[in-house]
Amino acid sequence: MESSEATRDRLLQAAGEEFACKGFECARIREICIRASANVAAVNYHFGDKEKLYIEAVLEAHRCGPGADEEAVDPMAGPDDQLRSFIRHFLGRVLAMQAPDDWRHRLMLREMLHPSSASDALIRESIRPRFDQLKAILRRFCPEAENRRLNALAFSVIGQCLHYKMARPIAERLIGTEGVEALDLDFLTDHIATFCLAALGVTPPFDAAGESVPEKSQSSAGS
Amino acid sequence: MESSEATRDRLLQAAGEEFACKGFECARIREICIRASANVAAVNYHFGDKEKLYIEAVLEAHRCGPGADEEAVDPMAGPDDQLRSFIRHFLGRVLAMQAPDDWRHRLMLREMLHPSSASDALIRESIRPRFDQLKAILRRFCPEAENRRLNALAFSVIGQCLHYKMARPIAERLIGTEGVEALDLDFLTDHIATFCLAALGVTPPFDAAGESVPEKSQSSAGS
DNA sequence: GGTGGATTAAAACGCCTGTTTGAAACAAGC
DNA sequence: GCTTGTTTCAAACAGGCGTTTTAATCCACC
Repeated sequence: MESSEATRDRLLQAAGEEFACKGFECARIREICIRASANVAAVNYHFGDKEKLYIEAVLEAHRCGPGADEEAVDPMAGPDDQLRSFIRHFLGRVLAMQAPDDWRHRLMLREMLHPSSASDALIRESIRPRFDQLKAILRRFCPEAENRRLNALAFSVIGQCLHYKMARPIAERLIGTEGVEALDLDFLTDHIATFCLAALGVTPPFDAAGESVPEKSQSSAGS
Repeated sequence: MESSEATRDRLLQAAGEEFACKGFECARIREICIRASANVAAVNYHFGDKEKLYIEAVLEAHRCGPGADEEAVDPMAGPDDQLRSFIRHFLGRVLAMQAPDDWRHRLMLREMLHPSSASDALIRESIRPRFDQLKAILRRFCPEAENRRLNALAFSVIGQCLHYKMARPIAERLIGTEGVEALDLDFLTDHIATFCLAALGVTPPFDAAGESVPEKSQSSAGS
């Protein structure tokens, strides 16, 4: 009875990795079973068919996904610190998706781009809470803004972060591998946070040197 | 001899549409041939195999793609007008990708996300010129900025625009179909342009109402 | 040791895929 | 009218796919 659960778990793990990097259509059941050291009939026995296995893999992915970093944003902090913190955690997850062991987030991202029947729970329990959290943070900057504006602001934040995951292959060809690697978590967090906070009038905008210097020391600058 | 070119063209068109909306792996040769009213053997006769057909379709897509809107950005205009113009045209193309007849841009986007052997010419002749154009515009705002900052700024602009294409399915589930439709070309162009220009210190930032009002009329505004 | 349900294993089943075949249809030159 | 080269067509091919079948194996319980 233990061993049955064991192969079921191994199948779930292998399926998650395979689905995450190849998608539902291109993932092969035989490959999943080889990874899991299981027989092809095992997926039918434990899950029924390929689609039910996929759904279980997505649910498993989002089961371990959320939670910890929900409280990463200090509710007592100021709105600018909250936004910075949100961007850092979101971007950290996005950049970490490159890691081969992080199939859960890659699978979730895949579900976001091509929602299937498995994405209802995903949206309800994982994506929407974060989206509402971001909107709540932005609401503190624009308490009187219409909802449409708040949606657009949220998408501006998310879009900038996700772009570094989506466009990585093309970015490497555009600015080179070393150019992409120069855009690490610390730099990008600061860049995007400053970009957004400047757009919201909290932080001074980028100057001619591409820096955002605090107001106080901007009285008389030579050169 | 004319009819041969005719079925070749029909195959190219049908293949473009099919590859654009299903990808290389999931597109079916038989479906392409049905669309093109051609026999399955025709693709082998005219192109050799599926991959060569795909490459030809990508090249065909980018052949008609670029050109006209390169000059859409007035070189004599101010940098803020140039950026606004760039965003409007880029966003216009992104949003127009939903249209079923615009398989060329969808196919190019697919190549951007998963570069194949067909994407060299695409990057060289279509993507890099636009990327350099955007960086040149941004350079006018930050003439002394390091290259890394300029890359990040460019990605901030592009990322915001592309997000509305990538995340449309999930956006519809988050804010509803009417919520997405409220984010039309005019609103988004103005939103993203204002967002970026405010971050660059050109335009006043979003205020509490989520608006970016010109400085002059911001002296005494009640409620 | 035998029994019965749960789990695994090998092989086969249709089905669909991209590709190829060999013949038919067509147009042009002489 | 025949040949020549090009283009189309229906049919078949080999291979991979998800799934199913059937038998073997395991393991707790009596």
